[in-house]
Amino acid sequence: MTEKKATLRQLERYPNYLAYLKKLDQRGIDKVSSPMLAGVFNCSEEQVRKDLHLIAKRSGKPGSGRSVKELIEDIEDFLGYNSEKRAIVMGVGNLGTAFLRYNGFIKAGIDVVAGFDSDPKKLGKSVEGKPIYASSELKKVIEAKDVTIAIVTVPAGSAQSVADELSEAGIKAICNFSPAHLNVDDSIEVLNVDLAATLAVLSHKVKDRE
Amino acid sequence: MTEKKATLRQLERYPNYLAYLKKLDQRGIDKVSSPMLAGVFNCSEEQVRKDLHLIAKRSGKPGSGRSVKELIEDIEDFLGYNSEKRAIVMGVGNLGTAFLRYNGFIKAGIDVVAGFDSDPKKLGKSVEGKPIYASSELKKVIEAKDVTIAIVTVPAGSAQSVADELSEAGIKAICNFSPAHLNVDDSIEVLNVDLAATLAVLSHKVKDRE
DNA sequence: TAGATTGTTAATCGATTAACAATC
DNA sequence: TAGATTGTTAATCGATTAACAATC
Repeated sequence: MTEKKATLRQLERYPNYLAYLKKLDQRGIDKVSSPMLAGVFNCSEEQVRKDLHLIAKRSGKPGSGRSVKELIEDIEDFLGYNSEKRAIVMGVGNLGTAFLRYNGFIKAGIDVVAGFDSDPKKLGKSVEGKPIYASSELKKVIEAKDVTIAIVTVPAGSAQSVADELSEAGIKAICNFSPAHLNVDDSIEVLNVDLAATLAVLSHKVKDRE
Repeated sequence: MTEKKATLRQLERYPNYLAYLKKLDQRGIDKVSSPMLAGVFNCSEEQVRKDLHLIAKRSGKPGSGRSVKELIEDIEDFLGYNSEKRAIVMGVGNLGTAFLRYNGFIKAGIDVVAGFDSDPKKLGKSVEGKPIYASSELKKVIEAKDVTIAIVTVPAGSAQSVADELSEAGIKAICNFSPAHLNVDDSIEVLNVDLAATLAVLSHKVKDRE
C-alpha cells in the first residue's frame, strides 16, 4: 500500500493542485494538462508532470491531458483524505475552540474528537458536541478513539510539558501552533505552525520586493 | 536596508531557531554554537552556520560561539518583528475571531487592527476592541491604517471575490486560510495555509514511517 | 598554547528543467 | 495524419554538506 515517496516540497504542492482542480471541476471542466497547470502555478510543466505522475493511479492521455475528476480522487487518496484519522486539540482557548468548531477538517478525513484543557471550569463541558477533558484522561482517550494527531494551541510556556504528556500517551503526530520549540522523541512527527512567524515572513517577503 | 536575501527554506528555519534561542535565554544560557543547534534541529552544523551568518549583524567568536541575546535580536530584526505592520481579518467566523482575539501576533510586530464580514448582524460590533466593517469600507481602512496584510478566513466559495476586493483596495500580502486557489496579480504575495491539508500531510508522513 | 568554533571555498547531493521519443 | 501532451532519461541548477584555514 506504500506509494513511491514524495519529497516534502511535493507534499506542499499537492494541496494547491487540489484546490485548483476542484475549482475546475465546479466549472464543469473535465480535462486538464500540465502546461495549463504550470501556467496557473508559475512553475514548469515538467514539474507538474512529475508531481502528477507520481501520485496518479491512471495515466494521462498524450494530446489531451488528464481527467480532472480522476486527479482529484488520486490526490485526495494520496494525501489520505479518504482514510479517517482522529485528532484532539490541546488547549481550548480561542484558537483551540476554533479548531473544535471548524468543520473543514472532515473533508480531509480528519475528525477532531475532543479537547483538553487544564482549566477546571472548562472540564466536562463540550464544544460543538466535542467533550473537554483533563490531561489525566489523555492516554485513555487516545487509545479508545485511536487518535493519531494532537493539535497544540496552549501558550508557549506550557507547550513542552503538554508535548511530554502526549508523547507519554502514545501520540503519533503533533501540529504545534505555539511559538515554542518542542523536544520530543524522533518517532513523533512534529510540524511547527507559528502563525505570528508565518505572517512576519510574509511581510518580510513584501519588503524584499521593494 | 536590504540584507542579502535568504531562500524560502531558510526563512522557514529562522522562526525555529528563534523559538529555541528564546528558551535558552530564559534558562540564562548566553552562548550558543552551531554544533549545538545542529544537534537540536537534526541538521548539519554547516547549515546552521550559514543560516546564522546570513542574518547576524555581529560575528561569532571562534571557539566559543555566538551570543544568544544578540542572535535573538538579529533574527527578530531580520524577520521584521521590530517593524510594525498592520493586518486585517477577512471573515469573522470561528477562525477569524480567534485571530482578532489572539494576542501573540504583536510580539512579531503585527497589529491586527480590524475585521471584515458580510453578515450585517456583525457590522458595527467589535471583537477585543477591534471594529468589524463591511467590505465597502476596505479601501478606506487599508489606506487610513496603512494595512499590509489580509488574513483570509472566509469559506472557499467566497475566497476569490474577497481576494479581488483586497487586490482592488491595494493590499500587499494575503495569508489565505481557505482551501481555495486564489488568482491574484503577481504583485501581491500570497501564502496558502490550508489547515486541513496541513494536518493531512502530517498524518501522511506518519503513515509513511510504517 | 591547545581546543573549539567560526567564516568561506570546494565537492556533493537532490530537485528542477530541458529534451525527446512514444502515443492518443 | 498532424498537433498536443504524456512519460522518462539526461543536463542543469541550487542548496546542503564537507573541508579547512583563520582566530578567539
